[in-house]
Amino acid sequence: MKDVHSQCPCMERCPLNRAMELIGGKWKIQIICSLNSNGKTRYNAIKGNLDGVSNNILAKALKELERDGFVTRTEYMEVPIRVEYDLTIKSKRLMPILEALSDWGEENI
Amino acid sequence: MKDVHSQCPCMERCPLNRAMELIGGKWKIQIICSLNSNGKTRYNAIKGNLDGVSNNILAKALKELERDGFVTRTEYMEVPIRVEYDLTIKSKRLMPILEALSDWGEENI
DNA sequence: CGGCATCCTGATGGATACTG
DNA sequence: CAGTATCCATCAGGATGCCG
Repeated sequence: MKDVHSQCPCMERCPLNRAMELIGGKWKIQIICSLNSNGKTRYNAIKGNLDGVSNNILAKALKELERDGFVTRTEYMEVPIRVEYDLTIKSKRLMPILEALSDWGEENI
Repeated sequence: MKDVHSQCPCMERCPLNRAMELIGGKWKIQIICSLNSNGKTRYNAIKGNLDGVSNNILAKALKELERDGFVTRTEYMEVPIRVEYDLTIKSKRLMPILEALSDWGEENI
């Protein structure tokens, strides 16, 4: 029997669209890639790795990524305060897919 | 030798970010999924499959997808005119990755 | 039928300054 | 150090109507 989709399977809240929304922000992929390359990283270090991002935007993106379960935020009660971000398992499971997408991009763009 | 990326590998024009830009538009994934499910499809049929899209936006998205090599546009000189869109090989090679991302989304969102 | 022209609006992104 | 607060710019996305 043939595919019965006359409607796009991506209507409603399909997981693909949802995923795209979650990682689709301007800096989110960069943040995830940076954490993946460098491991646990402090706020200002992330900022240094992302050329041109402002505090406003970076903080907002990190907060969303944390809310959506992509990164963890750990606060160390030192003076001055130290905050480190890291990828969650969930993000790590995403990496091979992002790498596949990257490879696709290299060959097709 | 360990990874030397202190800078995020996604700076500059990395293929991953570029890919995300190309397929990141609000309707583009839906369009691609629809064409993948249904094959060669007419303009108005695509519009019917995408709930709530306006002509303006759909035409713009299709034009961009065509420009970026994701879809082909074939005009049949009939009256009234018939136009059909279809996926390119490039898009078809993208599908397994999108499906992987979709699977990831299903398990992780 | 398959669009394009026009105008509009909200969300996203950003610069700058300031604070616990 | 790691953010907020504020204000501003841009633009993707959308409603509507018209055209070849």
